[in-house]
Amino acid sequence: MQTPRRYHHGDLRAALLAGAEDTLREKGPAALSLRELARDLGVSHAAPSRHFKDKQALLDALALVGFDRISRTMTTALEEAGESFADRLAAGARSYVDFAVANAELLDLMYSIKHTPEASEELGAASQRWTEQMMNLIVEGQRSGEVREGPLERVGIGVFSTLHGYATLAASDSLPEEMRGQDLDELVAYILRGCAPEA
Amino acid sequence: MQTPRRYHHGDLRAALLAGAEDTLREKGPAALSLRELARDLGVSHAAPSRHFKDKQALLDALALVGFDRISRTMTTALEEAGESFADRLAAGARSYVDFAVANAELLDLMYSIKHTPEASEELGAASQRWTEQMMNLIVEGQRSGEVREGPLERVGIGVFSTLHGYATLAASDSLPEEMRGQDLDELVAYILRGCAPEA
DNA sequence: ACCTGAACACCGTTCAAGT
DNA sequence: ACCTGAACACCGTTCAAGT
Repeated sequence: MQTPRRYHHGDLRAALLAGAEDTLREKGPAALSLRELARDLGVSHAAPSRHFKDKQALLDALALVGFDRISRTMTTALEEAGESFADRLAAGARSYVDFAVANAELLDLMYSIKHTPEASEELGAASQRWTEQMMNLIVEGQRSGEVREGPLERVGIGVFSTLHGYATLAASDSLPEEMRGQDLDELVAYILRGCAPEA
Repeated sequence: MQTPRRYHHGDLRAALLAGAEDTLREKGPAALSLRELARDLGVSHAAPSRHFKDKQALLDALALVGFDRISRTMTTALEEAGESFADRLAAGARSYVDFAVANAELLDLMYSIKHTPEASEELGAASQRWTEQMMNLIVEGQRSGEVREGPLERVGIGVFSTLHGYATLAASDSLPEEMRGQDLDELVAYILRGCAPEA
């Protein structure tokens, strides 16, 4: 199913990440085996340890890939969006939900509890960058007067929670039947009401 | 650390569930081993298979425990809450977030993608019961005129997403620093605005 | 630097057999 | 019914040794 052997000219690390993501997507996290990965890539089972000290280290690196990917996706989505907060929010919501559905297992990994205890500096930083990107949207809205004033805890957390919750539920197929595969307009409208200036 | 042996007089099933939840909480899902569980309980490593055909079956049963627990918690929280929608929403939010933080690994399990493919009839039913319990809150609010009219997709999904998102983020320690350990008043206020009747 | 081969201490699952 | 013991085909991790 893959080029017989020797196909990685020194890019075993990248090949491992790509292979791990594939099996994660296709067979779930429980099926991910370092030895099988090595076999498929035509290297010895001990080779991966040169690039990832641990199975967990591979998973952490994969989560990092996820954060980078959603950040990038979001950035280009926002570049193509209009100027109003409503437009930008809608674009952001769309891209997050799309990412979540297309990368359900990765999203699960990104927010599984494991890597909280300072698993990797890089991972924490990437997660924070992504969160701040969402918060920026709110700050923009506040500057243009479309979002109520106040510290970010006041409304930013609400918006982020709503988007993350919806994305998560959609990804894990946990939305009630009546609400599946619906477009996001109603959700965005609900969020906008939550954000609306005071009077 | 536990009664040496023979302590399960026919309640191996319950003992396995309890043990599994403990190690899940204390050492994470990756550390859960059927053989170790059996060892700790003083039975042979093949004994668990009489009660759970599979490791996955044990995990499914554990997720079911989680849905039952949050449902029950929520029910008593709502019984003790006031009559207004604002009060009931606040009570519901509080109990969900508390559950999430106290049972982070269980929550992860409940909403991991695995059991979507009709893993177990019971599990699907429990998950649905819990979702409907949340939706009932909204319907109540609509009846009392505190929540805008319309089908549940309109606002119920928003409320559920917000609560689930916040609970999830809190459980996985992914809330931005400024927003951690804060009380829920601001979040509830944001949700209430999203729910408010039209004029 | 990057990888191999062998070794170690584990796994989950199955299945005959015991009580 | 409920459990045991042995067996099978896997794991992750480590470490000397090779190129």
